[in-house]
Amino acid sequence: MELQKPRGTRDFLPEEMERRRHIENRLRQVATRWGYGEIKTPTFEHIELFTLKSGDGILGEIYNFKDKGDREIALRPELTAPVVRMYVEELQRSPKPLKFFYFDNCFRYERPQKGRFREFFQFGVEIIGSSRPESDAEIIALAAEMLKSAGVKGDLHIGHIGIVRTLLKDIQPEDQGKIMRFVDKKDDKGLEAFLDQINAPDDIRGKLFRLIGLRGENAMHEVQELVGEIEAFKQFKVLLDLLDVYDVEYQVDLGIARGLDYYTGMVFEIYCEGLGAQNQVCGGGSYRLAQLFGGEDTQSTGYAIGFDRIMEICESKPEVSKSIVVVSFEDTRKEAIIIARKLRMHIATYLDVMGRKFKDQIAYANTIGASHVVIVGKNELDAGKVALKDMSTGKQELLSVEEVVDHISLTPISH
RNA sequence: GCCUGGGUGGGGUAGCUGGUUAUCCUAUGGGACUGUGGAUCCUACGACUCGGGUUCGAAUCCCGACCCGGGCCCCA
Repeated sequence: MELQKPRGTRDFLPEEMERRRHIENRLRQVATRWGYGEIKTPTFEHIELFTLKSGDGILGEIYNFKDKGDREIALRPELTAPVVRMYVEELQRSPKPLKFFYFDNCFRYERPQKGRFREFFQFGVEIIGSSRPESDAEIIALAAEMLKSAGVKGDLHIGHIGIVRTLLKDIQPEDQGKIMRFVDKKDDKGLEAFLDQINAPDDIRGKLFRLIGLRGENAMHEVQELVGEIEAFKQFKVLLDLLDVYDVEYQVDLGIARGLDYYTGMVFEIYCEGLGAQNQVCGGGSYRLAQLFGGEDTQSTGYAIGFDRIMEICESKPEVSKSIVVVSFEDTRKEAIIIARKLRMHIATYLDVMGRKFKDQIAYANTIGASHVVIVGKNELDAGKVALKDMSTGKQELLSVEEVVDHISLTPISH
């Protein structure tokens, strides 16, 4: 094999593309019905956009290069930063909230694995201009709705960074960030060692460990005991109430931290079975990034769905669609083209381009699984008609082109 | 970056205790059948991932690279 695709990339054949489009359209439809508008940002951006957001640590996982004008360019590794950049650059004075969705490819230089590629696809949603519990709830409910529409069942875990941060308010901000990273990794030992190192008060330390271990039903009571009626707690409670109204199933999980500093409030992740180590299909939360990119401080909430991962586990298949093969003879090829043109206004229509004989054209119709064959022969044309043959029953009748269209659109597919 | 399993025509495989021309199935093109499909037969096409080593001789044994799968790290 002389040439092959770069590592971690994929070719999608028609059958696979049909499945992908089918799911993509469902997600699109949900987003549209919830009032979100589709946007598209460039495939590449200035590299600072991503280092500003995520730190220099991500450089090792980014596809970057210098262009001919000596600019440092990066293929986007995710889409939240570009969306916020777009907002700061041209939409700061637009009516709030802004509600966007996107579906695009992203690039990361990582070791490929199940559910992990170097070029992968994200379907994401952002609300810009609000991070009230109402928008947080809408975002989570929308995420749940999207996965449902794709036929994917997942476990939704919701946490709140604001609550954990309030507990740590007497600790240096940089140290807080480090603590959150240990929490995100669920690295209790590392966290303990770090708390020793910065001489964290015993009382904070004990509360922190209890807090990040909280899960499920009684978690909220214990949170209240640990931190009291603080603002973040009240907001979180409103959010959870609203989610009940949305009829969304969730689990409180204060151990979710999502590592990065710009997450400020609610954070959530959705996990699925059957994906091996890459079991997270969706992640998001409320954040503040606009200021970092030179805009006014703005609250936002959003998430991204790992499209390739849901494709891996979703069962849903597009319906088999009807198709026609127009079969002709040496002396009726031109008439066949004219008839095919008419049929193509209504249904997928194939025409022989291999110079095949009559019989082989029908055999071809059979191998591609066409539901019908339209026979254009001299006998039929003399009567001003064509013959429509149903490939599954083998039955054949003489019809005009218009009748063929009617006939096919009215008949369900037989198997 | 680390650990681990694996790479034989387009797909699926046999061979892999080294030894003629690498097996079989399937798919694809052409033909036998000149206006009716799935069958049959003929025919064509087509592979040992790459590089090095051991050997008289390597698909087979050894080493490295590349790629794929699984796990770790990471996961914005």
